[in-house]
Amino acid sequence: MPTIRDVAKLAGVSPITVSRVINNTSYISEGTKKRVEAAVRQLGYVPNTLARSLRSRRTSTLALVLTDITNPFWTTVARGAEDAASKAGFSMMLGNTDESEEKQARYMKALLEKQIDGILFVPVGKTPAVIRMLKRQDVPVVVLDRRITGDKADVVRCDSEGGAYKLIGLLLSLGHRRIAVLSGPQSISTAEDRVQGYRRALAEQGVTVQPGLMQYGKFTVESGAEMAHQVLKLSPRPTAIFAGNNFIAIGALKAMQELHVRVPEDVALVGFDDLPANLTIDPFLTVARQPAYEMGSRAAELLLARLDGTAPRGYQEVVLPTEVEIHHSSGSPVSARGDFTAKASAR
Amino acid sequence: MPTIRDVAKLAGVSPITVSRVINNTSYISEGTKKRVEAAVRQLGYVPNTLARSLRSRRTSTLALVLTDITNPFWTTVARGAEDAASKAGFSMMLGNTDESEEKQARYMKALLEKQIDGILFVPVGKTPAVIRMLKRQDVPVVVLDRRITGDKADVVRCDSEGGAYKLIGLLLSLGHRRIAVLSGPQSISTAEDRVQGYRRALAEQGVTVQPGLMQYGKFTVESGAEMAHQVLKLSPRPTAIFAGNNFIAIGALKAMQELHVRVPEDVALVGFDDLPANLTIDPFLTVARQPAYEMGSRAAELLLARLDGTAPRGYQEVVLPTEVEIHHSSGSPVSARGDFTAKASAR
DNA sequence: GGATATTATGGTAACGGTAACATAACCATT
DNA sequence: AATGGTTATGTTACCGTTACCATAATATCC
Repeated sequence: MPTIRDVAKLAGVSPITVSRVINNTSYISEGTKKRVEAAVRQLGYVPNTLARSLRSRRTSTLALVLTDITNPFWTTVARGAEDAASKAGFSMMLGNTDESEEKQARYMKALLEKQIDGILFVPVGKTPAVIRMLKRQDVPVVVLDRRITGDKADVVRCDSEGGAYKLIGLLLSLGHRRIAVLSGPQSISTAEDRVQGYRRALAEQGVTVQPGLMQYGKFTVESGAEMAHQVLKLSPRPTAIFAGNNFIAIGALKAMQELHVRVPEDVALVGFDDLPANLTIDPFLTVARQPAYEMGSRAAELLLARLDGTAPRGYQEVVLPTEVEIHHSSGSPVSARGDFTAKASAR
Repeated sequence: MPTIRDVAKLAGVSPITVSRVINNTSYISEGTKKRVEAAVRQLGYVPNTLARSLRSRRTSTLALVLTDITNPFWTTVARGAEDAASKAGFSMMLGNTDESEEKQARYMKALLEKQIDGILFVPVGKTPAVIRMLKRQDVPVVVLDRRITGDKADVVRCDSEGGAYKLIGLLLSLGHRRIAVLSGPQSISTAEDRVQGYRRALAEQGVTVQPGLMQYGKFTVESGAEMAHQVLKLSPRPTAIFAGNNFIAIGALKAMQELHVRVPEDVALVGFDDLPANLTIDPFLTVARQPAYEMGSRAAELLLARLDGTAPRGYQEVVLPTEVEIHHSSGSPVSARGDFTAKASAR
């Protein structure tokens, strides 16, 4: 492997001159520039980032630590962050925590050792000690998707409370009064916020919240199916279900299929986070859609701005709006479709 | 940021001794070990990988360069590779080429500069000049998913030809004779192999291949829809369609929905690569399923074996089997369902 | 009781870049 | 003619580790 010194020798200049040509810093005459470039080509010289970063104390690398890249929502967030980083000449390292504090700690340590310039992350738990640790190590952080308590930090997230409020508002306007909610873990702020939006919408219409209609589980298909089974056992049965994320919605749909409960004729269904358009044959689910790609890119941009000092002083909290997309699964007004239901159960 | 010297000073030993404690190499007495560990904790010392790698000439980092992490097939491959690498104490860098040679070249350069120890990659084009470049730079490579011509290299891929052969065999056994194929680009070996399997199955049954039934496009939803429109315009219309990958299948389904062509009553559909179970409400599509996770992990393991010299000499070619999974979309035998079709269109 | 391992620790240099500082020729002002 | 900015290049040292070589005390062997 040729080094910068080999190139310098061949071009008849000093190593620092080669460095200047490569990085396009400082003044270089046309002649030397050409000679150096020729030498670089001739030797197939590739600069060594390790040496460069060690000396300059910057790696031009960000990290993205999230819960599970297998969820298309996170895949999209990652793509947004990666594109923004890439545009600024930064590369990106990726890690999955699977909501485990231990995995999160392991990744953080590995990333610090790699001297990454900044971290985007989806914290496990509400008051992450990691935040304080990163601050001590002087690594800029942007928290993604979730509110945190305790320490302050830059946050980029979506309006979960508002999205849920709008979704439940839609169900209420269609005549539903017994609406079940299948939530994620109480320890995750997005899950909590969605429940909060649900409560606010019901309260405003004077509908009493029934504890039995509120299920807390995990953001997985299995958990979604299980929670759906729970609420569909109740009598009177809920007339609508609000699923706390895309996986829970899929689980609920599977459960309803098993129980021969038709959506939306028997029970209406609304969810959070659709699957991306290129994974869906036809958009069936009524959802509050979060701008995943934008969340990733905005977070990366904020982090980059912190790094070059152009970000406003004081911690920023960016809250992106959630949009309700109405499709078939939320159904028509309850009164209008009484007939259908009757006909169907008469069979 | 404390360095190894600060730790050494505090513990009253030489830097080398600290290094040995951290990396658990060579002999260390219990006493010094304890003192060093205490000093590490007290200072919050984090080793600097840049310096370590610069000196030791190993980064313990692999790279995975693939076409698009947004496709769940690749997400799963990535997860398999990442898990295997992680188990061996390696981390992983990720890049998307979007089938662009230019992006591929950019990533390769960036990765070489980062001194990664090895590359797993899905080459763009059939005779990638990149392979030769990497060999010159002495970076071990494992090619994923695709055959290459020209240079030799380790390859881990799935049996596309065999999977297609089995799928078409199924359609033939159900009585189909006019089977359209919606393929990916001819420049990608997997697309070519699937067409080859199609040809072999037809040839063995003495069915003539009709050029009009063979469409070449891209591995995208849009392209799949467009190709489906093309073949559904033909008269006589094909009775079955073979989609070259999951995105093409989704595109075809969208097109058929638009044209009110029912699957499988009017036209049967089979595909390659299903969507993962947790993204599907009910498995509808009959597919040849490739073991994506295993492909990723096997490739990473082979690369790691190359790195520590335990891999067998000579280039390896690992070909994983594809399994056909029969669901509703392939339908029942053509003769038997004539009735259904008649009844349905009588409505 | 001298030879050979085993255990435990350290000094020095080097990995391959660039930051910091220095030098000098050239041109334009004042 | 002295001053100051612009252009162009070089010297030296250092970033934070670990490879390599060396030293020495203690244990083990024949």
